[in-house]
Amino acid sequence: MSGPAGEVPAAQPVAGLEAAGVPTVRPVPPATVGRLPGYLRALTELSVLGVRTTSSERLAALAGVGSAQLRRDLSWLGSHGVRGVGYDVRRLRGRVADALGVESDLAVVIVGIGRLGHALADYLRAEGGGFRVAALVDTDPGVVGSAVAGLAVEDDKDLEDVVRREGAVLAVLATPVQAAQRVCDRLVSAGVRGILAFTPARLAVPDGVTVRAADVAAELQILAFHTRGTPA
Amino acid sequence: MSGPAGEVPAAQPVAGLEAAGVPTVRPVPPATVGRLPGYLRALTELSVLGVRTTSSERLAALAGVGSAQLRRDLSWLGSHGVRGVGYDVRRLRGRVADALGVESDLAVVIVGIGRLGHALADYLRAEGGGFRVAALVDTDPGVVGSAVAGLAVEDDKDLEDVVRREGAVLAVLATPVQAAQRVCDRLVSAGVRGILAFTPARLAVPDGVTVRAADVAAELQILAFHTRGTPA
DNA sequence: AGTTGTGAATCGATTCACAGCC
DNA sequence: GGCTGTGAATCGATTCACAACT
Repeated sequence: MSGPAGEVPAAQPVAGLEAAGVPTVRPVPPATVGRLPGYLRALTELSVLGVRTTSSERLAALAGVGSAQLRRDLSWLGSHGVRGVGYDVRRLRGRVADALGVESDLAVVIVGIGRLGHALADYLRAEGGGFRVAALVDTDPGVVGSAVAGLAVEDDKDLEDVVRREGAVLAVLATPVQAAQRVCDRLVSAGVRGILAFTPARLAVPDGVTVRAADVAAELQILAFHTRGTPA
Repeated sequence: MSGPAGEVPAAQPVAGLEAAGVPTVRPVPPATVGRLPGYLRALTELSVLGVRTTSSERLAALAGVGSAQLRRDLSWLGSHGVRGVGYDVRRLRGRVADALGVESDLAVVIVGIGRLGHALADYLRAEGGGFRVAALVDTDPGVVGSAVAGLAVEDDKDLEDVVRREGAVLAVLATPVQAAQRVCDRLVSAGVRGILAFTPARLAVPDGVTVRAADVAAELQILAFHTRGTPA
């Protein structure tokens, strides 16, 4: 048994003006969105390898899903494979990146530059994945001003300015739990629309803002569930 | 819009000897398992607050789900609420922890003590969550032997011995990508049954072993999807 | 009166299997 | 001959709404 993690909270219902003859894009189902990053990675690998064309069978194997599911998922993007041939790797990669909204590197602000924030900054600078680490923010006067991952850490009191300056819509929250909700509120008020929180607490956000919790303890608990039953 | 992350790969089908009069436990659905950690946290909060009894309504609000869903989820655990009254917080907390398999603190080994591994070690030591950080392992001679989170970092070459010594069935993998699959294989051969991987690559594991990927780039990509459409 | 546990209904996601196209 | 895109079938998960119980 195995399997990657990832789930998406809610669908984005699209105004139903289909009747008016406007060809509305059908909303991509949450479960599909959760798999798109896997497809993107697989396609990037193939692309690097110099592969020009791939079948749904091969791509699905790389991404760890069934080929029928892959084809169904791609059909939501209005994809253009060629029957009898397969998909053009480069074109499809572009299509998936576009659907996710990571064509042009999006600005991400990381708040809380402890060991975890530092590690995440390094990782995102190196791996990329379609993002630009635009700024790092912390409260600690001993950290503010120091260089981390090639950026000068900025002062928490300027958080809103930093977010606006960089036009960041995404943020990574790596502060202690106590500060999380306050920082979250300020991020949202400054225009952030998506927050990846490494905090165990549930964060309250207004509609239109998405929070994803990266909760290590919860992940381990789920793993613990699966290791039950076969005690060795 | 908001929502925590978390999904569970596959169900554990139970041998169907119901006909023989044996009261088999019905398998808990994956979606339910994914929500149990949230319930556990909410129940722990209530318990700390000194609350003895709670309704499904209140508990569901704390966990961020609907009350009907909460009741349905708990019904898989054969839970014993009292009609007209609610659930006994302490008892229910025990029941959920038990279902997850985290009643007695499980041993966890962390491999790769870079900044990320160090941060995770600190976090798991502090937050607990039903686990005992049993050992830290790294290859770097400059790190091996140093004290991190109150433990001496051990040498990677002793990985298998360490896992067996501690009887660890869970591991956290925080090594560079290149080493991930090799370390994974060794963990599995030493008896580890669940791996939380902070590596973007898909890991191949035999049946009976569960991998959950904590992929920061993928999470951000999913967030990016939700921020599309409303360019603010 | 208040709340649970659960059938029945609904909704969404996955899989099958094949017509349609290259 | 091979492979995609998708209707139809299946499977699972969520929600409704109420009977059963304290």
